[in-house]
Amino acid sequence: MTEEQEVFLNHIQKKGLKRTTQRDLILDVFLRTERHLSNEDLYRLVQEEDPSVGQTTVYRTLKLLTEAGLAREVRFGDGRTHYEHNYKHEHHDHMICSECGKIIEFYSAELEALQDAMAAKHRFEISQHLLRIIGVCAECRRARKQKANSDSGFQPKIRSASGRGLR
Amino acid sequence: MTEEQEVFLNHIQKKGLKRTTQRDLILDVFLRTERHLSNEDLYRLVQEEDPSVGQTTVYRTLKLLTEAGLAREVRFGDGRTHYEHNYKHEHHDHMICSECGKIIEFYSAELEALQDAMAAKHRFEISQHLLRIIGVCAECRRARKQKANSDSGFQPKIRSASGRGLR
DNA sequence: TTGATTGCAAAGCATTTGCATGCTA
DNA sequence: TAGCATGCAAATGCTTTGCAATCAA
Repeated sequence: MTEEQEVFLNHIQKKGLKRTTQRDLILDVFLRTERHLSNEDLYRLVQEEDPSVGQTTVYRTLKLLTEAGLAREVRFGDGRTHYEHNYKHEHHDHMICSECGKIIEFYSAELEALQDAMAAKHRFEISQHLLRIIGVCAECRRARKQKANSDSGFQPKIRSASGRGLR
Repeated sequence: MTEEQEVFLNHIQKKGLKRTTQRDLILDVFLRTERHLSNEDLYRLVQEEDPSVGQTTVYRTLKLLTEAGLAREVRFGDGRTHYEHNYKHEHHDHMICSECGKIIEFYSAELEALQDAMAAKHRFEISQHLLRIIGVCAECRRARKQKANSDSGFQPKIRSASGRGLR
């Protein structure tokens, strides 16, 4: 039993809820996947191991994992909620490439300190914060230079499939 | 004709679009309202002056205003898009009180500089960024202390009416 | 046994789109 | 007059909820 599983069980029991095979499986798949997952991403992965699990259960379980402190909700502005590991993972922020959708995680202690300072100035008690930088990553800038023609408009691709873009 | 109206007309003409009474009215109401507005907020205000204007038109016009650089989209995580003035308004970030929903605007040149530095480090070209700090404002902290009892759970109230909370 | 859990279908919401009608340029 | 704009209704897409059947404690 991993530490994370214990945290989860603890949370479950504290709330008078029950342990189920679905929840175990969803947690397991989530923990094994070291990247940002949308609800549907996780749902698909879970389906591969047990096609009988419903999407609603994944929604509900991700909510539980978040409450338990194992997952963290991240919104990249594409209209859906993403989740990432949160247990014993250092806090970090994101840079999102609007051309290829790549997500760069970064951390800056100075940034954190400054935010704390700004909050203190307003006597504001921080419970969480979100910093999201949108732009163009190194690779896409290079590719762009190589082309140096093509007048294609701004076409964000965070949602690679349907391409509804940033919201 | 205000400067903003000129900017808008300019944008409209550049795109080969047409000036309409609806667009004029929507821009006018938007400019007169110095606070964050959701689409529906603006729609309601516009309705007061001309009930025949449709919500779709407000959606479409806000998009135009954003393109023209007059408005800026802001997402507070409550599931809907808010807009604020952007023309000749200095960039700023937001602290959101999860108890009363108050929004504090702040600006820190150091913070901006640090973000630029982080981006440069990753050879990332910033097109926009979003910093949102969630927590409890000074007033609510005071109120909380005075109570010092009540074990009410975390109940964000950004959306004052339905109380669906942060998303 | 009892109340929580599950999966499905239906409902909710914010936002977008199709389309016939109405208006600018 | 041509084509953009409008408003309505319908469609989208993500997420939540109602509910009957199922399952854990």
